[in-house]
Amino acid sequence: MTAGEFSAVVLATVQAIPAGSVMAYGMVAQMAGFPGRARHVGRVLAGLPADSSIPWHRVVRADGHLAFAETDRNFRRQKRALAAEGVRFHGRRVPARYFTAGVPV
DNA sequence: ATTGTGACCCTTC
DNA sequence: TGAAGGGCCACAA
Repeated sequence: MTAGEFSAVVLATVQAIPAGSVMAYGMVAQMAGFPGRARHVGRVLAGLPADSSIPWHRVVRADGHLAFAETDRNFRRQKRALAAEGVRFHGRRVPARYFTAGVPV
């Protein structure tokens, strides 16, 4: 398993997340076939170009919090993208009902 | 080889 | 809810 193959599977999984719902980093990892590697998913997304078409904003932490500090540019970006899809925040996190198990690849 | 650092997560308290 | 402690593992210094 090379790094390239890993990110390919991860990105494919993220791309499969339906609009209006979210998935946790760990869920993506498990779905991609790498249980316990949540951090690696984050690393892959961190490497995405700013203009990427990958819906990275649909990936949040397991507790519903966004992975960025509120002062971070990306925080606003992600929150706005989610709001545009109808995902309402409850305080600083997205409610559990928005999480999806996704579909196997 | 060792150490510090993350777009993380789970169990306990 | 939130903090603490332990796991996880690629990467850079």
